[in-house]
Amino acid sequence: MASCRLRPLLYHCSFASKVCLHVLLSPCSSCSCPWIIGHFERGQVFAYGSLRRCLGSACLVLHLFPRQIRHTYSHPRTAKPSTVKMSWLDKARKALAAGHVLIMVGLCIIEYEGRAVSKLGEGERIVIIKKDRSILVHRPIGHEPVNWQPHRSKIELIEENGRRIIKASRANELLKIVFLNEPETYAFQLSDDAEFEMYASEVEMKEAVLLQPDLIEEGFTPLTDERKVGRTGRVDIFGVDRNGCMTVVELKRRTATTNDVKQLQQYVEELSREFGKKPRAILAAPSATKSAITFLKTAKIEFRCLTPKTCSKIIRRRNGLDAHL
Amino acid sequence: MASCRLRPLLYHCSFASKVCLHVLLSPCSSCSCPWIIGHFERGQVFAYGSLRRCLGSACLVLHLFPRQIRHTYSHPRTAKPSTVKMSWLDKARKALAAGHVLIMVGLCIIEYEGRAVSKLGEGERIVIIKKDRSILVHRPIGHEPVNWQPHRSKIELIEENGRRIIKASRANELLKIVFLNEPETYAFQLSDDAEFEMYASEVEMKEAVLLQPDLIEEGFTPLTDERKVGRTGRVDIFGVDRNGCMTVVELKRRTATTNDVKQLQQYVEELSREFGKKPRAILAAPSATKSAITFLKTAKIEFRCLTPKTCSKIIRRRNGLDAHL
DNA sequence: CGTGCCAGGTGCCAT
DNA sequence: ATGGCACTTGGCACG
Repeated sequence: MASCRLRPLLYHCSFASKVCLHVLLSPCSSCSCPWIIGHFERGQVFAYGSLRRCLGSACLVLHLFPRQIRHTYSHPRTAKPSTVKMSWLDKARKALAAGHVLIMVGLCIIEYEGRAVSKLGEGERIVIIKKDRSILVHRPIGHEPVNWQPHRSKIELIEENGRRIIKASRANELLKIVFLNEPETYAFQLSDDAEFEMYASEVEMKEAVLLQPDLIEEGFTPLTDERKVGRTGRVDIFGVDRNGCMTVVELKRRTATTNDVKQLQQYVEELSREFGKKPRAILAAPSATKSAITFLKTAKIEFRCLTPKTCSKIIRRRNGLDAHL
Repeated sequence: MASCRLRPLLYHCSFASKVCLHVLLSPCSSCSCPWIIGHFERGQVFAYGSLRRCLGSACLVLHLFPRQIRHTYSHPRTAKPSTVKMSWLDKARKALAAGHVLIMVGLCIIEYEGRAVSKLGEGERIVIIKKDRSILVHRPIGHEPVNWQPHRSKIELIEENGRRIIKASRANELLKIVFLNEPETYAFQLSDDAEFEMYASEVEMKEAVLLQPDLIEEGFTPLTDERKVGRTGRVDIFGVDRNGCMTVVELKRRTATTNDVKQLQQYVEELSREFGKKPRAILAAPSATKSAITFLKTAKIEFRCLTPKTCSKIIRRRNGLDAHL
């Protein structure tokens, strides 16, 4: 732990530079701005957040912690300096400012007003505020949040007549959570840089067809993917069949519906106008609803059974082959 | 706290009967089945879960807690009997069986295989298992879960070579979370019976138009709502205009797109075939995209600006009036 | 149960 | 910013 005078060099802080050491900066006692997160690099301290506001007083106490050891958690409130009893407001603000993820559990009422309006009376819920200032309200049942606000919303924490209030707002959208008692509050410094890999998506289906066009039909040759049709809309794959006939392919990773068929039919009509000749149209999907099948017949659109998993396997087999060669 | 011998009357447990008092049942020490939840009624104990497995040994220790006082939280691990040090597995299983909401935070890897396949390497995440056995995995950023499983999935908790594993499965869908260390684990008994009220939805828009049809046009008279068109599809409101001309109205609570126009156009064509006469078509929405507007013109479909909020206000004003009369 | 369609849809990527 | 579209879409309502 060290104590130092922070000089205006703090103005040189760069939001783009990589954080190599997390630093919690507590303002001098006469200043009310929250703790902020910064980093330490080549002997200089770079800080983010609202530090400029307290540069007037200039004297800050600086506590240096090495970046928290992975896999161990400690609540900021139990972290130093915990000798001072902090209010919920201070704890929560500090945690947010430090980029921690906040979890609060307690009795609350919730109001939302934005594109729609919603109200939710007294009940016990879980509220999560993430580092990116997205916020979630979860009831004890149901896998979807009952209310939420996406990232970069403005988070305000208020304490008023014993009620802890969270306001999360962005353009024309306001979410207000009023805790009737002090909620159980936890903060976590979470580090998660792993890449999320998703297979068997529609993108992979397209990749597989481009790699191995006979998934659609013997002799099919893709020319472009994502060809625009008309002013709006686009087909997934545009190509020619073994006879050189223009062929459009629409891919669906799920059961095809009448709507999918109608949309493809629209594209066929627009392309007919554009080329003066009707293209072949193939809908490739794992299955189709009954009514979709009847529509396929009347619209003279062909169907090819193709599952996302098959496509995914082909991609991965190919990748394995590439790696092996 | 009481200790008792449970006789085979436990076989009479009914899954339908209402829980009036939560009872935590710990098995005799020789039995490995998890704690289970039951209820106490007219002097008899009814139990759910896997109790039958341990009826052979028959001797159980019964701890009675009154249902937790609202607004106060205590982690089950700190609740009696905490004199016995419990493993993560026991704590988590007990909490789940008792219908608590479990929150776990820790370093984990995640695999999902079902309709799609996903993998997520090492990282620190928040895992929530709710009473309805829905499960969520949240990364420190992004307001949507990275992985999930809806309610009524089968939750398995496993401890294996120091790794805590959660498997959440339902038909053809498996989510596997492997904690590389013991995660921070919290359990909450949450009570939330409030009704979620949502205003300014498309349903309210329709109600408002039915109540006050001149929102669409002076002299418009709705005949039915949700009329079927063709074998599939339906228009929101079907009626006649001041001249008795058949008129269909499509409502959108958000900016109308070309697709919306095309769909309405489809309905017009099908209704034309059905009636041998072209109906008027009106798209009512708060706004429309540029290309939607050009499509509206070519398709000779009319546009009426109507916002969900306006409709909501009308409904609420009307309701207020009704209450007043 | 299948089918259709709304959702405060959300998110991604294109122009 | 606007627009088009996929999504482990989820969810409800209706035949």
